[in-house]
Amino acid sequence: MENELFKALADPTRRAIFEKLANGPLNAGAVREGLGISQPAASQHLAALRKAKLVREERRGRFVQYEVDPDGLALIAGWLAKYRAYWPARVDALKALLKEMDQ
Amino acid sequence: MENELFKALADPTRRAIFEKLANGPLNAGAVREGLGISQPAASQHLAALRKAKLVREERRGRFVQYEVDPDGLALIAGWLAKYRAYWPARVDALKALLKEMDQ
DNA sequence: ACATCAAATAAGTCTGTGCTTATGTATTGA
DNA sequence: TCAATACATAAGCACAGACTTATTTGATGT
Repeated sequence: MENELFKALADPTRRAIFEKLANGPLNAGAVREGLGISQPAASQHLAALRKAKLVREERRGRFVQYEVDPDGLALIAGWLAKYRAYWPARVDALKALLKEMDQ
Repeated sequence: MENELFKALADPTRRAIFEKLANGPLNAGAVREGLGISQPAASQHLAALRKAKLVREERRGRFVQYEVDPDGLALIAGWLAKYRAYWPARVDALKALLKEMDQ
């Protein structure tokens, strides 16, 4: 489960798909655009992301809309939290990042 | 770089090694214990974790001590922060934590 | 210098996985 | 009902990567 999550993120194409979906929901076909892969390849990547709870699907007639599933992100946040003892060294960098994101 | 990070975490044995090191520094030999893998396998995993900035090494005579490198964790935190729109409650918790650390 | 020990690297094998083309499954509208 | 569209699944191929044994590198102590 945690394994599916990290395995899903290990592939750069899947991370690219995830980032696209983070900007808003897309149909499976739209996800594929600009990635230079076949339709089945995109479908397989989406299946892997679904298994990892990083995205979820929603039928819209003939189309299938995909969107970010917060569950996967929460799992990563949970994993990361286990090691927060090691964060202090990087607190400043993190703060800068969060501040930057506020704008 | 971000790729090395997620690829490193995609392997369960490497995550196990990382968790062991999160409890405190260990020599390469000690890392291997209980994992049921050969010495070279452990060495290769440690090399992958090093490349991902998840661990760092320190020569101690004939031994090499490994410990968690906060850089890798910070990279994950940074990646995760990009998607904070999908987990508002948790980012607030992180911000609170950072604020708390200021004192 | 040499034997010993810790760890890294080399080389080869075998499994996993990301891709492709071909085909199947839903859903829509004529 | 039938053709067209959107996506998923099947099957096979080629490469990546996790393991092994064998060897090399580096450090210590006699």
